[in-house]
Order: sequence, then C-alpha cells, then structure tokens
Amino acid sequence: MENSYYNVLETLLLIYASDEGKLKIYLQKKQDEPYKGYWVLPSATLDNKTTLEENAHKIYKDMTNLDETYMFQSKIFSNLDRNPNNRVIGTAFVAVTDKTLTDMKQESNDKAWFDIQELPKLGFDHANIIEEVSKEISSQITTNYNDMLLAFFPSDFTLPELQLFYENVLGKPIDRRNFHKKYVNQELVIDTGFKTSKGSGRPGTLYRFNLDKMKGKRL
Amino acid sequence: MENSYYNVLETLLLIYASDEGKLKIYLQKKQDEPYKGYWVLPSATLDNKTTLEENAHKIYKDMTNLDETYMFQSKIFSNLDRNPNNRVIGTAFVAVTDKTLTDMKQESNDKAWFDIQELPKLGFDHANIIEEVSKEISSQITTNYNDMLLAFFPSDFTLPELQLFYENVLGKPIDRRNFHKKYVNQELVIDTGFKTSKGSGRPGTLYRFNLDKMKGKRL
DNA sequence: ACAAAAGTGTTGCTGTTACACCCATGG
DNA sequence: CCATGGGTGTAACAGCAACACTTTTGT
Repeated sequence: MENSYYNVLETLLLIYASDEGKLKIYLQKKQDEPYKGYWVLPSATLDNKTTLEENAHKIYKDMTNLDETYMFQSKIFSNLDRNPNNRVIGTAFVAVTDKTLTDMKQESNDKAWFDIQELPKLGFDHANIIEEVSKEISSQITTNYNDMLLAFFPSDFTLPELQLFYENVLGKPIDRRNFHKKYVNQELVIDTGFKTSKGSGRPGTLYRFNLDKMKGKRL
Repeated sequence: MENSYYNVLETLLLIYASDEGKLKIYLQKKQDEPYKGYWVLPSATLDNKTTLEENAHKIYKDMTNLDETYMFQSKIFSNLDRNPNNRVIGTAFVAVTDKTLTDMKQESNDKAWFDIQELPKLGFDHANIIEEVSKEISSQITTNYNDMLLAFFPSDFTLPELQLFYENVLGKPIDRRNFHKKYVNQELVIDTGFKTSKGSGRPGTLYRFNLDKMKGKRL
C-alpha cells in the first residue's frame, strides 16, 4: 500500500459524571467484532461534511438522550496501530453530564457507568485514552475553577459530597473542617435552605455554587 | 460530491519563544497561491504512515534546524471552510524554543519572529488559531509551573526579564520588589554568579530555575 | 442509647500585597 | 553628576494546615 494523504478519523467521547463523590465514565459494550463483548468508548467516524464538534454532540445525544452538555476537545491519538484493521486517528472529546438526569433518560444493559478506578476490560487503546484524558481533567478540576466543576455539580450538593469528589480526584484526604470553612467563609457556595435526608446520620446542608465568587478562583 | 469518510489532515506548528520578555511566534511567508505573500504557520499534510507527533517534529526541524524541543498537542480545527480549495482538518501543535539558538541556526527572509500582540497579515484561519492557542498557553504559563516555562527560560535570565514576560502574558503589571522577593526567598531561582552587562543601568543578576523547588509550584 | 454523618473554633505559618529608597553601571 | 535600570525591608492581611469535640438524625 502506498502512502496517501487521506486518513480516517473517529471522534471518541468520554462522558464523565460525579456519582456520590466518585468520578465515573459512561461506556458501552461492543456488540460485534473486533473486541466483541469488551467495553469501549462511544465513537463515530467523521465524514467530510461534519465538524468534530458536531460529531461529538451526535454521539452525546445517542448515548444520553440529552441535548445540552459541557463539552470540550481533548487529545488526538494518531498511533498507526490503534485499530487492528486500518489506520484510524482518534480525536477525544470530553463531556460532563448529570448522572441522575442521564439515568432517567436511558435504561440499557449495553451502557454503564464505571468508576475511573475500576474499569472493565476495554477494547482497542481505550484504556490508555481514558487514563490520559482522566489525568488531564483531574488536573483541570484541581487547579483553577472553571465551568467543568459546575457541570459536575449543577444542582444542590452537600459539602461532604463535594469534598469526597475532590479527595477522589486529588487522590488524598482533605480535612473536613478546613474544607467546610473555606467554602462557607469565602462564600463560594450558597445555602439553598434544603437538607439531605438519606440514611442515618445528621442531614447535610444543600448548597449551590456562588458563581460570582467562584469566577477565576484557584482551588 | 458525496459524503466520504476520508479526510485530509494537516499539522500546524506554533513555535514560541521569549524575546526580552515578549512572547513571540515564528512564522513563514507564503510563496505561492493561495495567500501568496501572507504570513502563515508552518504546516505539513499528514500521510497515512506518519503520526501527528512525527509530523510536528519534522516541521520543527525544517523551520529551526534544531532537533530537541518542548512540544505538545493543542487544539484541532475542523471547520469545513478552513481552506478555500478542499476540506482540511488542522491539528495544532505548540513548540517552545530558544530564540537565540534558533536565530543562530537559521537565517532566512521568508521566516520571522512576531510579537503575539503585533501579528502581520495572516493567511487562512491562522490568525484565529494563533489567538486561541496563545490564550491556552498563557493560561498554562500563569497557573502551575510546568516544563513549558523551563523551555522559555532554559538558560540564565534576570528576574526583571522574567517579570516582563509574566507581565506580557498576564497583561498586567507586577510589583518588582514582591516579584524579586518571591523568587529569591522561596529559592525558586539560583544565582549563577554571573551578571548581565548590556547598556546603561546597574547589571542584573543572572539566575536559573531551581527545578526541585519549582516542581508543582503554583505561580 | 448508640451509631452514623455533619457541623464548628483557635492558633500558627506562609505567602501576598502595598509601599519608597538606595545601589551599580554607562555616558 | 545624572540617567538608567536593579536590588532591598517592613507591616498588615488573607488563606492554609493542624488539631477534637459537639450536634442532629435514624434505628
């Protein structure tokens, strides 16, 4: 085969959400060869009349039945041996969604959420892609505030839940008193007036982000 | 023309350097139509036997006659109308180099350095690409320390020079006394024992980065 | 009453900010 | 000796880190 300047591109979508403080990703089970029965990232081949962004949105809608999301470009993977059949260049996009909302709209046993730390057997080079991209978003979450955090926590949340999320992303424990003080004293969150009431223990106060104070904030 | 799953990709390289505290980019003058006489980013079409990284290195070597550099992937541009002739997907890479070293190895009047703030007339969508990518690297430089800063300041530099670079990237002035104190007190830089001696005024102390202390540092 | 989970206060340290004067060199 | 640019000290403030006990709920 001679060299050619034509290439095949696929858009890969990494759909993330927070589930009780855990960082999870939404995958699908492959129904045909190659890698039949393995879990893979949802993807779509790019035709020459579509932008990568449009392609990524299409995948998102197919996977979640939702329209709006926080989405951005991540890395490109152009190794020659990504796909056993022919050379395919993978362009990774990240979407952050609300797990509760997604689950309401979607019930299927060939799609599932997985903890980033406990991934199933993955097809192609998707394990590697998930690892690299997850590292990237972790560092984005834990440095400056940006809209991604709002996408993970759009509605009411408790401070212990947010803390757990940070602890999982950072990979190290945080002092509960200092964490609470920071968010409340600096008015980074606003008390919604509601409380949680799940299981035993004292109910937690539900907060939402104070966008004015969070703007440009270092975390 | 029917839809097809084949696409043409080009690698675009944004070569940056610091020049007396100014953030500059290395461009070339286009010799043929379209956009003859305009300045453009160096680029290369990707064939189906090459990775994007290899392609980017090839461009870097062609432009600078240098081998080693700090390089990483940036954004992909997949709008349908990027190129007047046919659809070309642009994958942007960033390289950071030493301007002095580059100029020593390269003398050509169809290549030149431009201040990010004073760009010439640019072909294709390259003005837009430079703007978007520059914004990205600015925010990377001004948050956490990473190897990019070392690529901009590999060898001896004065603190006023480094300060000027930050001021340009941040777009706002910094107090000289506080800047100096921070880098010296926290031992983020090491005195090399040498001084500058250019023009009038008191000579500046030449420093280099103290990598141990800079590791993971917030700036 | 007890288990489970949430809430809270104090102290010391570290880094940031604001601010004005002196020092070394070239012409 | 003067113009140019580099180097320095102090005090107030803000945020962060380390530390243990109390409060509210379900069972």
